[in-house]
Amino acid sequence: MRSYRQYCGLARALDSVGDRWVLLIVRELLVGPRRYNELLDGLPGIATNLLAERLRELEEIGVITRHGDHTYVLTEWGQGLHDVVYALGRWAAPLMDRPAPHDEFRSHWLSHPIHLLYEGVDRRRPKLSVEVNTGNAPMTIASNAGRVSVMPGKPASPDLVLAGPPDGIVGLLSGRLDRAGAAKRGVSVKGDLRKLAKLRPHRATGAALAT
Amino acid sequence: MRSYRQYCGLARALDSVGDRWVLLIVRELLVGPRRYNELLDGLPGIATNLLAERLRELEEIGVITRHGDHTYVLTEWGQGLHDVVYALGRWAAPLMDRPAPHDEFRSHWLSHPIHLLYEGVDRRRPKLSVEVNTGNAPMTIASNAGRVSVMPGKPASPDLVLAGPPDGIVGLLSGRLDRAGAAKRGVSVKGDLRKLAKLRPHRATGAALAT
DNA sequence: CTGCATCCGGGCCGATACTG
DNA sequence: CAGTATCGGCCCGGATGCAG
Repeated sequence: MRSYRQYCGLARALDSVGDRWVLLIVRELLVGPRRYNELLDGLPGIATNLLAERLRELEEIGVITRHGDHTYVLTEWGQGLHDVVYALGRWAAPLMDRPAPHDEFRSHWLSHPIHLLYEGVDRRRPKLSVEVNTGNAPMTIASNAGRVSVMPGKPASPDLVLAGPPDGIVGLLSGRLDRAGAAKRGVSVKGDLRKLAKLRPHRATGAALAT
Repeated sequence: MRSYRQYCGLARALDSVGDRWVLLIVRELLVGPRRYNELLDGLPGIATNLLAERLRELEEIGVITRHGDHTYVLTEWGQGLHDVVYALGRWAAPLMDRPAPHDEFRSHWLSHPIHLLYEGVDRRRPKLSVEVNTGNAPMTIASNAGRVSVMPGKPASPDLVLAGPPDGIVGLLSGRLDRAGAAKRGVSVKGDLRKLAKLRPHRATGAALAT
């Protein structure tokens, strides 16, 4: 990208990561190291040459490194983009009510809104294991020792099984939808939802998503 | 900008404000309402047609509104981009050591790194009035009742007068440069620097900029 | 003078075909 | 699997025109 040529932090940042697709690549790598084809799958719509070019640029400026096994990883500085990506995601929450007609979705993207909803440690959170079936693959939400984590795959013995489109799932997780509202969006629930509500922070910190 | 067509908060955000120049326009409006030509001046390098087009798009999606007196203002939602702009600026701090040869600079941009350095209220901060001469116009940094503010223009009776290139000025303000280091970068100082150091938070919160 | 609109050249982006 | 090569089209940048 052509430089803005301004001595300003924002301009410098955008010179580095303002190119199309760049922050979405970072989004993928925030979850963990990824191989080229995994990135392609997590970035529906990107052209293969663009992905290759962006990865080269990001390596040159020190945002990512390439491991021997053909995986790409964020450097420590690159991980600093976490706050940027989450600030943008939080800001766009009001736009997320419904998926647009041709929107793509990948299950592992769930990890980001979930981390927004359940960030931090809260000892009052019950232990819980939730199977989520939305998008292209099953995911597990696990609450342990006051901390909530998200992983690919099904849990061994889920307390709760959710299935349906991502807006309904997230609406249910955020508390913006109740069981009936989520059902209207095509979400099916097996199990007790009451424990789910207790995962959220008590002092309504997740308000940004709920708006 | 062509939509990413992904049901993801980050993608939605970039669909809205990922276009070239958009976040820089927001940077300008974060300081306050601005007229068209003021924006042109604060955005060196932008083409006039692009500014007009971006302003129209930003109004359509509800990030800005147009006041009767031909000024553009951020909506409440638009002001939410503060966190995005500052997250990007903070992340890019390591790139800000020196201006590049042809970098432009505007004095009022100082307000952003200064708000990063001196955010919040700290009653132990001394009352202080600083005149800063860098860029295209003089600026005033004022510390009152534990809060630091930045305004255009010269103070009536400054305790301290700084002049020189912006990297030296910011280096001095952040504490990353001492008087000698700043002098090497062409900064002249009139007055006592010790009070300046007391403006910074005691628990080294400005570490991001200092790195 | 301010606040844009129009026009045009160049570069970046998107889609697909192809290769080690 | 992990990219490279190519080409059409669109967006951006810069200059200029023009209405209130």
